Amino acid sequence: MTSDGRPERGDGPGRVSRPGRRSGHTEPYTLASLVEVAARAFNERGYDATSMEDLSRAAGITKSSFYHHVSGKEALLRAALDRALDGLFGVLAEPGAVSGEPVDRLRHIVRRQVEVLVTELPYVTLLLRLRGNTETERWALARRREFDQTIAGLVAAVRDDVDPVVAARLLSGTVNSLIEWYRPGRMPTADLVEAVDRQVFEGLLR
Amino acid sequence: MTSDGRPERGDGPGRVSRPGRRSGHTEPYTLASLVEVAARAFNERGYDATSMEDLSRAAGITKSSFYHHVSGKEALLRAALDRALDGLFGVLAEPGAVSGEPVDRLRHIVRRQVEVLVTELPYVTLLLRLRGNTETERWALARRREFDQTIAGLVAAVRDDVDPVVAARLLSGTVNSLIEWYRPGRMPTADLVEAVDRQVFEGLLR
DNA sequence: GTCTATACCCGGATAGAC
DNA sequence: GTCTATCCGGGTATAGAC
Repeated sequence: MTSDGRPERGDGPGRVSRPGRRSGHTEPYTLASLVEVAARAFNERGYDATSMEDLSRAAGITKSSFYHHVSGKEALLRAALDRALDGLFGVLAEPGAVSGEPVDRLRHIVRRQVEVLVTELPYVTLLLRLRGNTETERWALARRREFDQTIAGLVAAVRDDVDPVVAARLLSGTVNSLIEWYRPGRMPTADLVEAVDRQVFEGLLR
Repeated sequence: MTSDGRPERGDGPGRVSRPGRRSGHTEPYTLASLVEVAARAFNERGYDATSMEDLSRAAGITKSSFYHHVSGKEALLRAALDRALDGLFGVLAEPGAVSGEPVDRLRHIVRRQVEVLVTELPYVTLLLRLRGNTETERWALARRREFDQTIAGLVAAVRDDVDPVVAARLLSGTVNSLIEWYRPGRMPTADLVEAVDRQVFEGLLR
């Protein structure tokens, strides 16, 4: 996953000029890098509470310069949500998610979903906090519901003695809740995957 | 819980004059009723995206009149958060939560917490979505962390083979996630309590 | 207690020089 | 590509008449 190679900087304020490679042309700001800055800021203070001034300062340029690279605030949101949804739907398309026993497919998705939440944390966090105020947000929420319905279908195939819709929502709630506290580097992703797997499938009692 | 008797209206826009009771004095808007209106609106569109104009219109009066009853937007938020926290901490003070085997205490808290989430849904929802932008928000988040730590302590007493902090967070995530989809009246609270209990303690696999 | 009118500020976005 | 300056709408909050 993480198909396209992206900068992977922390978040430094200064501009980013390419190493050496030819002279005369600097390539300071890619859209992707600005989206990354924006996504982090949106998550920290909330989308509405984050001003374009905040974003431009975080990127190290003025508001006007920032607008030279980005068409507007909502475009940044859309790009971030796109990335999150691509990651999630990518999981559903994986071999382990499309064939096999329902239990195994569900397990595969849950484990891989955790990994995507970790690698795409800022983008998925944004997705999971949407309220649906604008057309862009509603579009993203609709796609997210699609994803959730796939999960619900699998849960229904695994257990028929509980309300599959409710069970699926609690399952998603458990997995998705990690965006509220997990921060990269605090614990190995593998350990996190294991913890979620056990909690979801075995519960708290042995 | 739900100690104080509150109006319990749906949300009607018109003013609320008291039944008969004396003549000459109407008591249109209590703080509590306005907080309820505000909490619902905050949850629908987000705190920052909700204007005082929105709130006053939802209450059926103009913005200026609204200010006659409320000191400001943040005061509304604070009142709502207060109510949510009172509900949650009330659970921790119940007999079933303070004595007995750790497992039983934990189970009691989880089940009662679900009930509080349902009865105080708009207020708790607000609490669980805070970003910590203002002093009020940071105060509420601090109290919420207190609550979570109590849970973590109990989880640690129940299982020592998993990271109790992680397990407690996943547990809270599962329980709290219901604010994202549960709406009063859709299913009996008792069924919801049962579903959460089973998912949390037994997991998806029988 | 409710209204109209308004002060004041801040946010998104644009103009146009360099 | 970056800047300073500015427009303009909308937000919180207040003044003051009724």
